[in-house]
Amino acid sequence: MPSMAANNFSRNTQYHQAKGDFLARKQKYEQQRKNLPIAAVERRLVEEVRNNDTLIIVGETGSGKTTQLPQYLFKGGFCRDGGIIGITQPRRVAAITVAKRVAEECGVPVGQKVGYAIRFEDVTSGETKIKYMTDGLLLREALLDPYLSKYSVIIVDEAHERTIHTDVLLGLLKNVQKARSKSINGVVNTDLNNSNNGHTFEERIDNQNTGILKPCQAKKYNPLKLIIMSASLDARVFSEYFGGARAVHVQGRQFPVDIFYTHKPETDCIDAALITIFQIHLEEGPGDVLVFLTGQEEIESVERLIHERLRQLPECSRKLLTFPIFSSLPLNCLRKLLTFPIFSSLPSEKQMKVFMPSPAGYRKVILATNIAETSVTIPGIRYVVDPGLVKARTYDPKMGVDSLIIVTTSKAQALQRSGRAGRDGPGKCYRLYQESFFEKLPDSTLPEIKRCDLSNVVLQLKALGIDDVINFDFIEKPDRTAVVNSLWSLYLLGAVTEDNKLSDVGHQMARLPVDPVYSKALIVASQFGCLKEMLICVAMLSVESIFYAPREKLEESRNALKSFASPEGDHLTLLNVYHAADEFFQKNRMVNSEEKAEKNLRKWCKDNFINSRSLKHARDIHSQILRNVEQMGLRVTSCEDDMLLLRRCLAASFFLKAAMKQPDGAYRVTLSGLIVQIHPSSVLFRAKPECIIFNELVHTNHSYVRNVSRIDYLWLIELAPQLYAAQD
DNA sequence: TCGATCATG
Repeated sequence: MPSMAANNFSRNTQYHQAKGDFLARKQKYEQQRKNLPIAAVERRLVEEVRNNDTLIIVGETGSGKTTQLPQYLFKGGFCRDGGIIGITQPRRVAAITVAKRVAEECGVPVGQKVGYAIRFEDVTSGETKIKYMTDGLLLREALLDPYLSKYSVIIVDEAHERTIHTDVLLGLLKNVQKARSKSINGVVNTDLNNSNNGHTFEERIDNQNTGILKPCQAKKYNPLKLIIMSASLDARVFSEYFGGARAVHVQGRQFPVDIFYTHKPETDCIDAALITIFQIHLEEGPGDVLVFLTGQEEIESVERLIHERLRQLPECSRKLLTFPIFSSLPLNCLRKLLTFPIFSSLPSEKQMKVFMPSPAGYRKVILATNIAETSVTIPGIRYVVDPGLVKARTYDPKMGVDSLIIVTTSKAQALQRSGRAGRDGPGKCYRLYQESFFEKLPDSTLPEIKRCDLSNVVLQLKALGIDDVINFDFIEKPDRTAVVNSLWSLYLLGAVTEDNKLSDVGHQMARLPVDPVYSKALIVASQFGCLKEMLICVAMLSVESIFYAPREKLEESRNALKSFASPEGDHLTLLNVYHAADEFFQKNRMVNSEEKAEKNLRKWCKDNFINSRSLKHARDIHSQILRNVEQMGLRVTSCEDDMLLLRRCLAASFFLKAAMKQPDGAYRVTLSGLIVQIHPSSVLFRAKPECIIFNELVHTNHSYVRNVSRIDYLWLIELAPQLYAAQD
């Protein structure tokens, strides 16, 4: 604390300076806001929203639509009846950063007039009128408030990305809007119930009536204004889906980007990328380079090759430059190149390095996955190298297999990538394929809803009162088999009844923010008396890989794992890790501050080859679902040391994914007949027990099962008789 | 003997 004597004067000056800063900042914001392309059409936009219940806004990058439109609508009186303006984003960081920016522009602290809400974090209050949130969170809100009654306007931003949440949300909002306008006009909806005697399961799901929300008579709602914002040039899909809704176009502000193609097809993408990187480095003007690669392994090998080739350059440029070393190099060194990898599983302090400005005379080369396409915006990029490939996830609903395969990008993706070169000035994009090849690319990427397991979506929709999921008015219909299979597994889990309605258990499951198999496991565990342990298992199974094994320290990481490993399998191993981490944290917490204890926990993770980001996430999920099950009135009891009981409970929960050992040591999945191997990262990789349950089936070089535990086949007959019968 | 793109509640 400064002494009182010196204080009077300095406090005054600080006060004046702070006030001056505030005014200057406010003026600066006003100037910036006025200069945005969208500012020129403010009045027209507000009029359009007033005159149309649904509006499509196509806004190019840099138009300012995300930050400005909600402010225009607030000013235009759309919150006057007490309603609020909700804006959804596909990603959490976007929701947070945009909310902070808008709050600053309004000169208010976040959480008052302007706020945001994401999982684990609600920074809103009774005063909040402009609320940014993730699309997944709004879907969750709909479960508690099916008419989304507190919103007068909902803006779905980045709709062109077509995340699974956005697609479900669009269908839902269409229903909500219809129901709310009917509640005003007083039209009564006759909701017919069908009988389904003598029909097969498949026929029954076909014969259901379309379930839309019943207009509520007791309470009148204001009509819901719906705004769909997209960056794709083609607004037709959205407009048609919303019954020919009006679409308006808002100009963006981007610098021009020159596109270059190769003359002939490239056979070796890595080599072509390397040649291009050096060509840019040696022949082009200043500016950083962004290279799109498919995965961690490719990034690491390109990084290695760049440094190798740097060493082969003539004397004056022959320096291997990684960040902290550059200061020792002579400043007149002509060829200065720094490489920075970025991908999602990279520890965040290493990710942050890409944002440091390149030191004078140096050129940054950023080697990125598609994380740099939308999630992360790096300033200073003038050159983009795009080999035109991406690692994409696909899902086989028949077999329940996830695969990650390298495929070509879509035209929209290529455009998005090249746009990354034109944010700070005119740029250049080098596509490592021929122009004729570009013409043949698909216009846009396959929406996520066509590429993943739908049991969660189906469960959510049913919980929202939409029973006929097959005929639900999706903007793009998911594959029929994917829906049917999800319904089938929900039926086997007891979430859906024989007549295809949500059961009581199903309603309970829908309240829990985890995958249906996991929410069922929590309910089963409460009956077995091991919910305390299952909460931990589910939290640990819900996050990315907990173990971190860098190639150069394989032996060490293997030894670290040994201290947690259980001979019964990965589930008990994960439980051991969680307990060990929690014990370490609680002991630390007694003598240290929360912050210090968190920091020590991160150190503990590093020493034990555990991914601290994943563990943190698991601990967050754990506390959230613990709260949830307590609210639901489930008894949280522990089975203490009775691991047999816990394993029986695992069998009773995960019976849909079981496999039997074959004479050759491979495994045969009981339901699909698929032949798989236990993943080498599993503690059971060598032990090879007769019968296992597992949580994940992924196909890379082989079909592998991950998160595996040893069980007794007889348990399946006993605990899942609907699927398993005694063999003679 | 494996390497996982990106997200979300």
